[in-house]
Amino acid sequence: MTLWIEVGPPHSRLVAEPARTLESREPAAALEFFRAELGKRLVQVAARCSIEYHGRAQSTLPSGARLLLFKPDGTLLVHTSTKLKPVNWQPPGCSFSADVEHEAIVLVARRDKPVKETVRIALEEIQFAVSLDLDGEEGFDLAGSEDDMQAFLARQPQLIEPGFKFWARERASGRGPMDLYGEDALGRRVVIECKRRAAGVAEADQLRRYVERERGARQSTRVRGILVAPAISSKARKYLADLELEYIEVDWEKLRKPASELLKSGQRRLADW
Amino acid sequence: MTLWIEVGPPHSRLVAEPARTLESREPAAALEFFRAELGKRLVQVAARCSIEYHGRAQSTLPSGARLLLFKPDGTLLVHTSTKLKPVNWQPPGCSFSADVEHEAIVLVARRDKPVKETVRIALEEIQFAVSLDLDGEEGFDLAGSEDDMQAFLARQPQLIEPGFKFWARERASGRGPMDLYGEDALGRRVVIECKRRAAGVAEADQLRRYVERERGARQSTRVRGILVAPAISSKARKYLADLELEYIEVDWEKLRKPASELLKSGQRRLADW
DNA sequence: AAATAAATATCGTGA
DNA sequence: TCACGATGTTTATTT
Repeated sequence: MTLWIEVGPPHSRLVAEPARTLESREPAAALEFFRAELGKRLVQVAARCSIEYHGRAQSTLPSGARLLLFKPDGTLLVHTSTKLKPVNWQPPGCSFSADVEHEAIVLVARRDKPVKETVRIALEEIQFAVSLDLDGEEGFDLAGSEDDMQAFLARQPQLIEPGFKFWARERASGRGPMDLYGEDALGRRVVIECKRRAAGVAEADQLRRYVERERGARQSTRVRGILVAPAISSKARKYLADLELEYIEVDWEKLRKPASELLKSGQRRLADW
Repeated sequence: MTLWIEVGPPHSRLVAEPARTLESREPAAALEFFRAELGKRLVQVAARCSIEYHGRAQSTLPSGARLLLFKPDGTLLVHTSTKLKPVNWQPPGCSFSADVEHEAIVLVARRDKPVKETVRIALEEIQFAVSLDLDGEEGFDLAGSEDDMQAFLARQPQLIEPGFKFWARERASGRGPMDLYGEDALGRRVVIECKRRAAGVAEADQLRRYVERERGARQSTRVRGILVAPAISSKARKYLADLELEYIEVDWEKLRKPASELLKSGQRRLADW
């Protein structure tokens, strides 16, 4: 257990008053609070409530204590005590409303596009409601994505095989993009599909599609297809073999760090290569 | 705007005191609060902080005001002012810790399986911290999923074509999972893949896999394949045609309601059919 | 534990 | 706007 070392005024670390807290026990005050804050700032509500959803599917959630988040961009999240995914939600773009129906405050999130959807939250008991301002995702940086893996492979063609030359990355052929495209030592065209995670049959099929497209476009069966991934399921491996497609193991988990070094040393993002 | 109608004691609707709020401005108190509450109850923290993630990928988020949620099941969510998905997160199963590093409180979420992952949150200013108990997802009911669509089609084989007979619905077949399996009026085997949303090439390929598997198992090319969906992309339609596979349009959006009626009238869940 | 596919998937990109 | 593919996908199911 690390010991606490006090430095500087504690006020700089703990500010007790959030932007605005619902203090009154009057339902009318709560209603006014929601109408003033929803859609303008982040609103958190801990409440006993029941929820109905109608839209792409439909759902009901019986009464219970949930945490509601209304973001200023029109996002709604309803969280229970477990799981990462919210039990109910709406993506950005909703309009929020607060009204009284059958003697209870009802919060509604609505949107029309791309499909009409409604989440209706009937509050029974508000434990807690507060609104505050959050910052956005400016400056967020993620490394290690498939994009980075592609860029790394493009710099290290010998990881594919000796004499391999890359022609293009994310080649936008009229029939769809393929991850990497090049030529082997014997001058044969090679389509490469790269995956940052273990590949299954669906990923093998994705490669198959690209290879077939390319063979059709080139009027040639002399197009190789290689699936590059850190691992592959046994069924997918067999599937590839039957189709005369290839698999090369590249342990991206281990290569990510060196790739990161390249990124740091280089001027540009690795993914921009 | 609906008018407010006051009924019953307001106390039943608004309880000002949540389970436990961090009131003290002392950093030591905050540390103690986190250590007492993390992993035991839902902990919400609104704070200015910077975040680092290392695991399947790696990311950094510069200092800013974010909302942190620590669930008792070991789930972490970090939300900004926009978007549905958290900017950082950890799925259930993490262990949480609170420590002091370089004169700042640092909250860490760690897990080892399936891969080693760490989210490190360096707090700079706590706007707000509270812990409370939430209920789980008990009683949550969702209707309109693909499972329901399958069940509905199985009851309405004429939606596929006259004389169609279903043999089996999904899973548990030794030859691999396919959504629906049956026989047409001419006695030919038919594999059906059904999608609740618009289908693309990947979905067409999924059907193709199942049909090929079935043809292989039956040593027969006389196996039809039908993709059932509310819509299909033009490329996917062409792709299916080239493979001599079929597409049938079923507007699940419109059929969901009648299907729901069936569900209500029946004893069992539609999906159990 | 591994594999497979659905999801109210969400999200970004490119045509 | 639509289509396509990645996601630190998550989640459930089945082997």
